[in-house]
Amino acid sequence: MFLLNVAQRRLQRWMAARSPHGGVTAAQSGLLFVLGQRDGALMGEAGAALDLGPPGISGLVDRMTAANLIERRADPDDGRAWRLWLTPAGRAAMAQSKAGLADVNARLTEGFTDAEIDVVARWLTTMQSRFPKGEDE
Amino acid sequence: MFLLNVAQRRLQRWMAARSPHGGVTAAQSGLLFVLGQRDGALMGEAGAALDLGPPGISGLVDRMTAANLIERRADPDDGRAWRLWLTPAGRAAMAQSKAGLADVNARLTEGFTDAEIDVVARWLTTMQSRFPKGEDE
DNA sequence: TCAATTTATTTCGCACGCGAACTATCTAGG
DNA sequence: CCTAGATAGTTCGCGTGCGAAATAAATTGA
Repeated sequence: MFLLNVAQRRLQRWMAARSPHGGVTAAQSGLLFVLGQRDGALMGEAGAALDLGPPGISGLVDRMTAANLIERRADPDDGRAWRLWLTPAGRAAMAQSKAGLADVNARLTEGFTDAEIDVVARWLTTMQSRFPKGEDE
Repeated sequence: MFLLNVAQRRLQRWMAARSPHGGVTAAQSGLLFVLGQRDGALMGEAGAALDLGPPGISGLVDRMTAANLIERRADPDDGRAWRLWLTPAGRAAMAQSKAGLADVNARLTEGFTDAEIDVVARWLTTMQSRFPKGEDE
C-alpha cells in the first residue's frame, strides 16, 4: 500500500527531472490541459477537474499567473468568480506538455497487455470512489 | 496518467481525515514501520526503505522527534551518522498504525480478484524501475 | 601526514495541497 | 428592503519532499 505512494512520487520526480525547460510542473500541465479543453473555466470547475480543493487551485493559479501561463479575469456575471484563460505562452506550454504526455503514457503501459492496463485503470478509478472526499465509514 | 496522481492524493487525504487522533500521518507511519523491523537504522537506510532523499527524511525525522515518536542517537562508530530509535510512544503509535493498515489494505483490494490485485501490484512495482531516480534515456 | 575525495546529514528555497478560518458576493425569505 | 444562508476565492499554518549548496566526519592517495 506504500507502493502507491512510492510509485506516484517516482513518476513525479522523474517528470520533474526531465522537464526543467520552462519550469512547467506536472500539476501545472494538468491545469493547462483542462484549460485547453475548456478555456475560460471557473476556478472551481478547474479544481473539480483536477480533484483539487479551493486552496490547491488558488495557489496553482497564483504561480501560473506569475509565470505568465494563464490569466485571471473577472466573470462579468458573478462578482465573486474568476475565469481562467490561457495566455499565448500557456498555449505553447500546453502543446509541449501534450507531446511529452504521449511519451510518459507509453512508458507507463509498456510491458503490459491492454487487458492488464485496463485492470490497473479500473483500480485507480475505483479508488476515487472508495476513498471519497467528504465522508467515511 | 493523472489518474495515479489523483488516486494517491485521495488515499492520502482519506487517511489523514480518519486519523486525527495522535497526528500520525501516512509518511510518519511509514517510518514507524521501518523502525519496527529495523530499530536503530541509519537515516540513510530508512530513507532508502521509504524511497526518500536526504532532505525528505531529515524533515520527517525532525517532526517525529519533536512529536516524541522517535529518537536520534549518534552512531558510536561514525561521527557523521545518526541512528533512529523508536520511543515507547512511537512503538505504541506503530502498533496502532499497523492495525489501521489492515483496514486500508482491505479497502484497497476490495472488489478485485487476487489475480487482478497481482497485476496492479506488479504495475506499481514496475514503475519504480521504469522511472529510475538517477538517470534517463 | 596532509590534501582530495567520498559519504551522512542539514539547511535553504521552492512547489504542492490540505483543513480551518475569513472575505466578498449572490440568492432567498420574511 | 434587509437579514440569513449559500457560494467563490483567499489566506494561514502545516506536512511533505525535491534539488542545490553547505557542513562535518571518514576514507583514500601521494
